[in-house]
Amino acid sequence: MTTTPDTVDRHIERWLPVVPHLDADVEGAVTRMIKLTRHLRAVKERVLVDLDLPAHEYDTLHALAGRRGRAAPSDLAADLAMAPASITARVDALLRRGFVRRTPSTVDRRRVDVELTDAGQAAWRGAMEIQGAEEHRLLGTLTPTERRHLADLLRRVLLRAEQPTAD
Amino acid sequence: MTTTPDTVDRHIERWLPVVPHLDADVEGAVTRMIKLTRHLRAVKERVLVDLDLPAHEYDTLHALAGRRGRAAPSDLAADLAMAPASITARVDALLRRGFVRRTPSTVDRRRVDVELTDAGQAAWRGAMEIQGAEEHRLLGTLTPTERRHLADLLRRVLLRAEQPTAD
DNA sequence: GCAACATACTTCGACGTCGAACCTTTCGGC
DNA sequence: GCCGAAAGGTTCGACGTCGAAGTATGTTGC
Repeated sequence: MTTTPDTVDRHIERWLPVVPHLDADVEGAVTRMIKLTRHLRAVKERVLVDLDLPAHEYDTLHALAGRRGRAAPSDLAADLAMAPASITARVDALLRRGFVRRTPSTVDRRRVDVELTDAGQAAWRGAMEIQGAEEHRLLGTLTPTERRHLADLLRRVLLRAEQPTAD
Repeated sequence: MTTTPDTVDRHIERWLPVVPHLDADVEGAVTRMIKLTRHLRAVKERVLVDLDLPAHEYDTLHALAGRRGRAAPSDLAADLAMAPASITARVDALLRRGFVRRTPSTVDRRRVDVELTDAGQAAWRGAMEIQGAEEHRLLGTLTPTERRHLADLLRRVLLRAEQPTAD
């Protein structure tokens, strides 16, 4: 069974003469993950264009929806893995579009509550429907068992990344 | 064999009530790839700090080295998957550090040749040595057979992404 | 030959992100 | 209660990226 080579196979082939001690499987797995995430992001961006919803706005709505429509900026920063300072502008933009409400918390007056409006909820859900299609198209080449296997292998790798890192 | 759950398992668990029709393996595989690439990038950045070499400068040197130390800006843009306009500033920075030479091509005067200097070569190679360590640490949890298996599964998925996309 | 188009790169303006500094509110020790 | 430290957000300035426009050179059709 000769598997057809992909661009990463060519990539590795091109690099071998320059870096002889190169593990094709390690380099291959990592490079493919990078390319796949980039591809998925690009497709998402292209799809969302039609809905006039920049990817980063969608992501923010998504994070908010994941908190049942109500969260503090710092929660969003954590969920989106970005600096808290960046959240302000994102919420500002969503505010201008009426997708979100910003209300100072009454119990802790340092806090701010960001809340999904009905319009925001609708915009998110509409984009959601379309959004996952490409992921399923790509992973659809694998059988359900293989998908499970892939997810399991990745879990073990990610676990090592998330380990308290006895370093 | 109860596998220990990772943060993505919790992520999916948290999302299931909001989006009931959610494939745990598809979502799990994709989310783990995203998290892993982000992790690797973050680690790389932290490592390169000691060498006083921003990640994007390292990437540029790396791409250049992959072309045997000599390439046109448009080649670099293609290899790095970024806009050609962005290359100018990157080369400018490398120029200031003496890692690179920029010489107008004599055969086609629109063209410009970017060439790795000895200092650039050395800086790249030094960073190279350290750079791949984290990738091997993470993938090292898997057996060689499993690594091969992972790389193969990802190849098949990537092939679908790279397909001329009969769309 | 020359006009029209294509190519290679750069400049420009806008945008998203970040770390550091800042302000306000809350918490802890005493 | 009070004072210093910590926590939640925002503002600010710097930076990297991008698309569009600009400049210069090459190429093609006639």
